[in-house]
Amino acid sequence: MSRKKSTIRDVALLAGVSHQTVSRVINNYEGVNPETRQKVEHAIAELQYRPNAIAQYMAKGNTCTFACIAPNLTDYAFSSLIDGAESFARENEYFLISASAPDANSFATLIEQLIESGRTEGLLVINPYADDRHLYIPTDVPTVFMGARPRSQGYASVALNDVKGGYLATRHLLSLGHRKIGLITGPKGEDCSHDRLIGYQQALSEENITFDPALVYTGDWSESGGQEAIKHFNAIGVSYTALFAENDRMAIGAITQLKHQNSSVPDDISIIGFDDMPLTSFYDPPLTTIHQDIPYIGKEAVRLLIQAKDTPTMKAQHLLFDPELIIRGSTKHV
Amino acid sequence: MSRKKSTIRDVALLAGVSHQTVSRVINNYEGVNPETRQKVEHAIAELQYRPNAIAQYMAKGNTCTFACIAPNLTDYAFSSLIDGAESFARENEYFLISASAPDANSFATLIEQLIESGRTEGLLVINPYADDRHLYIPTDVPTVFMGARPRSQGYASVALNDVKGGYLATRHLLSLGHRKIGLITGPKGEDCSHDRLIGYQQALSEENITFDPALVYTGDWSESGGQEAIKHFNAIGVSYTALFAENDRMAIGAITQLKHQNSSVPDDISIIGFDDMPLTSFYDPPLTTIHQDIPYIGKEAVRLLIQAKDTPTMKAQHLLFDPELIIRGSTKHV
DNA sequence: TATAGTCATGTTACCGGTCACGTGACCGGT
DNA sequence: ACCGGTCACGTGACCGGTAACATGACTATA
Repeated sequence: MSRKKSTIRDVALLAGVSHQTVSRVINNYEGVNPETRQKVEHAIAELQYRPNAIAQYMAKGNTCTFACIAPNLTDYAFSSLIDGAESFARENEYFLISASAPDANSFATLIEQLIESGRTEGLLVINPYADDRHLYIPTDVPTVFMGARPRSQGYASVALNDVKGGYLATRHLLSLGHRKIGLITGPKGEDCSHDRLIGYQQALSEENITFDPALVYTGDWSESGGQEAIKHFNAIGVSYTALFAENDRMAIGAITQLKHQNSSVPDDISIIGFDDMPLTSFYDPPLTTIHQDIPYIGKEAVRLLIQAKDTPTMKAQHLLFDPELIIRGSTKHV
Repeated sequence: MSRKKSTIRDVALLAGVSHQTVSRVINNYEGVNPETRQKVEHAIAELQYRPNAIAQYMAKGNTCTFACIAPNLTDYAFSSLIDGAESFARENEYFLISASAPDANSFATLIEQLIESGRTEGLLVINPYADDRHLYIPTDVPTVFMGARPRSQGYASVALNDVKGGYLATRHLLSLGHRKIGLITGPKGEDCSHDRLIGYQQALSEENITFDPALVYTGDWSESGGQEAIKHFNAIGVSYTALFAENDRMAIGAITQLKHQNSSVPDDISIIGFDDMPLTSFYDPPLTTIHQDIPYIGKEAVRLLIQAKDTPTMKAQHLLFDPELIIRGSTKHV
């Protein structure tokens, strides 16, 4: 049953040439007599020979494998990033091992197993600053950060232009005549969380509206975070006509909570989210949000990674991608 | 900068022993003099030596890598499956390369690159019967099918008990007094699509309700499929008080369409979905649905795969997992 | 005291490829 | 007839580990 895998030397024997000639044939080197090539190809077909990738890596010193480490694999944004990265990596003859590391400890273990062991050639790190995991990355490994603002460190990075996203969202609400705009942010310390806030502030100041910290609630990206935000605003008694939630899940949570207390979205309160998650366009009301082409960002990350690997001397690049406003039904003129 | 990776022989030289002794130390073999072990460990620390995984594979003939092929990586069910599989694989010293193959052709290419090249030890295939991709799987490779009903072929499989899921969903609607229950299925030919229909029929026949084909619409898992279903039912003029959509996305689509035509869910029509996707619990109304522990299914798949690899003589196992009814707000007594 | 058995370690081949170099046949130029 | 160059191919080492076997010292037994 299990046809024992034949090797390059089996083929050589059958074709009556040396193993080196077989190697030349499978690598399409020049300088092989067409007749000889034929013989070898026949032998390959007969034995159903396939070059062993592991042995090739061994000899060439290139594993043709990258690793992508994310906090988890299920989050929509993460899996989209990975999907884009994986396809593009494969187009370029690389495989992608994706692994999840919820905390810095497991991240360190992964680095050990994936990098120090020579198993992979480079690293894609999603949310490197979520904790201090970035400190565990060896300096001599080609690495690209995903979803992180460029820092002083020499790693290349790709990210959405979150400042612009926050600006776009807030600008949209302002253009609808809203002046008191609440903000529900992600956790403190995360880049995108902070940058979207900056964009929010920029848009406000353009309209000469002073930034009111009481209108800002720090959420945790979850639906219940959005619900808590509304309760918090109620409790401290601030008023607002519109709300910018830094992601869709919190936006949905907020809308849910507002409905509970018989406020109507968008008639009483306008809400805009961020991410353009699946299903949100079918929400009631359909969620106005900021869209990002996540798979494309994943693809570009791999492009940078290949670059970093092939020309290590090159200066680390930082790519920012422009988000897009998607107007649906959850925002309305005041 | 780039400390050139030291090898087992560098360590041997520094410790003043043979490379074989170093090998014994790093593999924790018995019969090494404690003093010698110390010396070697010192040398390892000094040189920051890490065994090269590729070379180990080469020598041992085990790549410690599995591959998981899914139609795509972003679908919530797929990424959850992969997440569960990846964690458990890693607990067992395996890495998981996950790749997407939208069609049978790209699947064949992947098999070539992942399996025939000796890069991976086994295969996890999500939705193997979505097209004829399963035909491209070499017979001598340890393989586990995910989300597929056991067929005659010798591959192990894990899947949700979809018959039971369909039964549970329909039974719930029946218990609320509904008698005319529409069904929105997935594409014909997919196992889970078919099995949920069977469960639906079983529940109906238990109540002596004759199955009415006019109440069945074949969707495509998408939200718009759910919308189309409602339009179709309108067009042919069938009446129903409840609807079972074979996944949440179609359920959401159906609810959206019903709202458009001023029908209320659940007051006029009850709707139940399937999958328990994120956000559906925050829908208006919160979606009643069938829950499955997808990461656990992924985990069990890897367990079977390791088994299949280690004891190839063993008969292929088929695991079915029980779904769970989650009652929320989209279903109501008639 | 010769002999067998254990322990700790070294030697060599091997996994399946690639690379650098060597070699012989054949060619044309002088 | 001699020399140098090219072409097509073979030889042997090597990548960094592991496995099988060999070796030498030391201990227990007859």
